[in-house]
Amino acid sequence: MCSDKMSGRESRGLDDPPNSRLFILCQKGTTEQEFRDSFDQYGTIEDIWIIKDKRTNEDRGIAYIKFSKTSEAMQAMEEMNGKALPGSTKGLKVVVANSKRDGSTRDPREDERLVRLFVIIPKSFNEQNLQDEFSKFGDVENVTVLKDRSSGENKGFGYVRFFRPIHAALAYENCDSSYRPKFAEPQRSRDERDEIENHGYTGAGQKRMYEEDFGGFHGNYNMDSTGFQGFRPGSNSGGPGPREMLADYSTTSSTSRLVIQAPIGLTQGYLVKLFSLIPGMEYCDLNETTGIAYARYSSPQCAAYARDKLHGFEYPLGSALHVQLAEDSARQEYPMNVDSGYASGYGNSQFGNYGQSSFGLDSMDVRQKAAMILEKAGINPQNLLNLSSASSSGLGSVGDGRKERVLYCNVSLPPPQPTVQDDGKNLAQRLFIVCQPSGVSERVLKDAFCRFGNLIDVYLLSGRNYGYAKYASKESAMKAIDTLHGQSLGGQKIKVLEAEPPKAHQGHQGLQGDEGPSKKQRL
DNA sequence: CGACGGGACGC
DNA sequence: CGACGGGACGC
Repeated sequence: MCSDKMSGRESRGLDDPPNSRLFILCQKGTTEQEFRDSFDQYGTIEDIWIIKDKRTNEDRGIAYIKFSKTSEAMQAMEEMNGKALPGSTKGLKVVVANSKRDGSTRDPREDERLVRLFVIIPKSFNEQNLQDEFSKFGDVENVTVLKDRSSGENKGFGYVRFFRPIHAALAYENCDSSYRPKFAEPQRSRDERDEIENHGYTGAGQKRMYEEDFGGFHGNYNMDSTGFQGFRPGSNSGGPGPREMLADYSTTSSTSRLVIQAPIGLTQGYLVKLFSLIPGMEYCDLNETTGIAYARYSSPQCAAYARDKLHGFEYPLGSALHVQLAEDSARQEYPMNVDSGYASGYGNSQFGNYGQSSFGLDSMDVRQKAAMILEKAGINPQNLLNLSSASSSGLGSVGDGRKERVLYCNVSLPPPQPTVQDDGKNLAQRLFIVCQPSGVSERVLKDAFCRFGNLIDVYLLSGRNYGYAKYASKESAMKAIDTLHGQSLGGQKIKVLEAEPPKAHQGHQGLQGDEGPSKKQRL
């Protein structure tokens, strides 16, 4: 966001590639040639600069050496730090130079920045796969595969920590480009994250929860600036005040976390809006594949209050939020088996009847506000879910008894089927999907396309109305075309065609190694 | 022991 | 017409 590239004023080479410039403390009077004689064995030196006092021209015993590659700089640093140049008695101090923008502040996490990579990985990877892939570059201290908290599904990226900077640099330069390696920002402490929240700014360029995709309904909404902007966790943004909560919920629970089962079609952004109605919300994360979300409040009282106000909230019509207090040691109380391998596993009738009759008048207040937020955002449940066509032909099973009506589609679909793991070798058919006029949420897509069996993955390109479905069986893919082409999903007309072969050789090819391009890879 | 110059004529 | 993704660690 604020990189050298965008300032236009600073040269773009100083920290490109990352960590390729060294900062050196040395004996005063050391010449550029003396540095060159000792450092050029490690690689291509692009620049040597010896600092002198601007006024007195006095040597300050400081130098910068810029290498063309990160690994060259790391090798030089590891070998030259602490060593004395020929004819000198003073040991050099050799560290990675800060960017000009960061100035001279010494970062205690400096070493952390040199040994840890952030990488994009296949969904099929586990920790062992990741470690095996990167151990070829050096000794790996540990790896992390990020997973969805509720489903345990690999989120598609991870961290690799090496013992030595040189090994991290070699991995950065030589790993397959599909890993898109970056040197990881050191993880922030809880206090630092809170500080960022309060100031609404992050120097690391990370998106804040409240700024994330509010377009989950993909075109059928208008960004709402009335109901949400300016909200901060813990503030009183229209919900009942903290006093009321403390009065009513002082002794009711011991957990601050909630487990939420959201109806299909409801996205992260809107769920955050809804649960932000209750003061004290700290986070609210939805897995749009499973519909399971976790929220945390600043106190058990707030959490209990949120549960009572939003449990059973019915919007759009025909589906309801299911909200429970999360007991950390009580996974069996979750509303469904979150470890199942099903992309969906439920349709439109998984909820009991959480009618509003069982709630008091004060709970109506929050619900009305919640409904207003969604309405002001331009959500049209009729359009989204095709309720009119669904209800006119009757919900529930039809015809042969194998197919069922779902709220988001205009035709009956087979029941959900398990998806299959992407092992990099099982791709049998790719489909090209176009949604018109705009996109459809990933959750709706997965729920629809998994119903023909053997679905590996389905996605739209980010910000686009087209994408791909990958099947491990050609027959399943053809059934998807037969049933879904020309139909309507989430209010959008969709085209489903056999995909052309990919333009470029790209992306992860799995773990099969060196057997060369196969027929399947060209699908 | 601790921090930022000079050069560039290239889309 | 519409053709090749993904991105940050929380309990």
